[in-house]
Amino acid sequence: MISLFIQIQFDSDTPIYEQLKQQLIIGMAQQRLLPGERLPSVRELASDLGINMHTVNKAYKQLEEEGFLQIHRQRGAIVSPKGPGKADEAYLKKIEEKLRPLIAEASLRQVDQENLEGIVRRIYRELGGER
Amino acid sequence: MISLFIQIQFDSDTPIYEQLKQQLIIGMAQQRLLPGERLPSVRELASDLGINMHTVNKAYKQLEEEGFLQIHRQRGAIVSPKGPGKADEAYLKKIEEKLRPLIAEASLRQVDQENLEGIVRRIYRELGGER
Amino acid sequence: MISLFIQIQFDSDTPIYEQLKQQLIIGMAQQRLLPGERLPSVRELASDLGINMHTVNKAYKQLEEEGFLQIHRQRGAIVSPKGPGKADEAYLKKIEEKLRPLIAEASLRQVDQENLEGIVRRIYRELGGER
Amino acid sequence: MISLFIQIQFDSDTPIYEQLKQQLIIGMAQQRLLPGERLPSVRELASDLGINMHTVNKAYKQLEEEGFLQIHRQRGAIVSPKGPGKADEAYLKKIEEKLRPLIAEASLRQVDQENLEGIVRRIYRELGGER
DNA sequence: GTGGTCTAGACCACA
DNA sequence: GTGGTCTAGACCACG
Repeated sequence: MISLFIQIQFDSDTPIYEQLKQQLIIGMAQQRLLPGERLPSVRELASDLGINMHTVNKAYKQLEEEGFLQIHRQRGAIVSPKGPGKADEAYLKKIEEKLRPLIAEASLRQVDQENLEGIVRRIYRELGGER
Repeated sequence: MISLFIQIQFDSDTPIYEQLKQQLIIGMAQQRLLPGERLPSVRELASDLGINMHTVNKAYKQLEEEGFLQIHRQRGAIVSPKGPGKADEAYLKKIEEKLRPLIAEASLRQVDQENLEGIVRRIYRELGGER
Repeated sequence: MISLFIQIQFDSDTPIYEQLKQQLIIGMAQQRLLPGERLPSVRELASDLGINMHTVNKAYKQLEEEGFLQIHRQRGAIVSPKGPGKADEAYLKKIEEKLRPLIAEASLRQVDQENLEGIVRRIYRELGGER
Repeated sequence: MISLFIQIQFDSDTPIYEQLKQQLIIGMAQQRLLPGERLPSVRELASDLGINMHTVNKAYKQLEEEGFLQIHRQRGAIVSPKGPGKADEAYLKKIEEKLRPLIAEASLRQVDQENLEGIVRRIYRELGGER
């Protein structure tokens, strides 16, 4: 049951479809969702999570666009066997642009490089450790 | 001239007020903006950047709420002399929640922990090196 | 009035959003729609064409994704000043895959290469000639 | 073995029955399938390609309607000895309607008339050259 | 006033 | 039974 580990925060300012995308990606990184594995149908997952079909559909479509999923008209969605593309220059640039303001604020709040790397290490460990 | 180092991307999907907040915070981290320093008036900055006054106002207001600025009726906005609060548990939690999906995607794209820490280190260096 | 030259066939088996995409692209090729030009808002065009806002939105979003448009939250959609990317190998491959079955049928129906090239020339001329 | 040259892409967004139709037509254009030649039974082709019988049946039925095949209760399907009808005005109109959006996009992507005619020529040559 | 998001419900093509 | 498409109507963020 995939919906067991997905938690939507309805009061968040992160859109529901975005939360869903993030948690599916986290599930893949944790290998709770394996390449080739079938995901619930849009209607099924929507019903399990108490959200609308179209919201799930939007998340699935975007994940397909980004190479994480394959969507087949009849068989539904499966985790892409090949995974998303390997990081390229553009992706690394994008990730840096996301990190910069986050780190700027952290450093003003006296979180130094060692602290932050500790957090990063913990997340990497946690992602690898759920299998 | 503060507006010299602020660059708004009008075609970004990050709201302008959010870009402005981020760049002001980056400016503080780089110590281009020093504690106690006076910021341009809402009207002036808006005009320099070619954006709406309301947008600058919103950014200033939120930065004040978060402890980065102080706004006085007469003197305008100044960089908070004490800086924002030191990171507490809630803040560290929040930062971790932001990092998790980002790192999950990165790891699926074969960016390993060393790569990512390299990027983090580079950003810390860059923030410290502009003074 | 952009909607003057757009004609939706409601009984077609080509989806409405796809017809809309195609006609907007044709409009750009004919230079009826110029780089930087503002398109009608999704609600306005939807109302003009007698279709739903979301259908127009889907067409706009996909055209943005493909580099034909830029969408700004407040200013609406404009024709991308730089245009879509120049044809690359992948695009030429795709176009060939679309042409092959079409040409196979045509040749069985005794449309020879000269006939077909005549049609192609006519379309090129027509696209260039509406300015 | 007809199924030797038919390749179904299960992850395509072109329906399987449509892919099948197209490849059979291409086979006829290449004269791999000759007028009067008997096609595999629905059951046999479905099994060879690993697809549903209904899907093959749909493709055969539509090809019959369009004049490419004849279906006899006993003998099964044969390639129409007379071929499909010669192109008439309506058909030429239809082909033009299919080409226009394709060419419009190509021209925006800086594929000029010569480039495109080169592709058309190549496909004609390839269709004629497989006999 | 603009697009972004979400919900609801419907019909259809596909296999 | 699956996703694809379309409609309708609503609230919100943004500037």
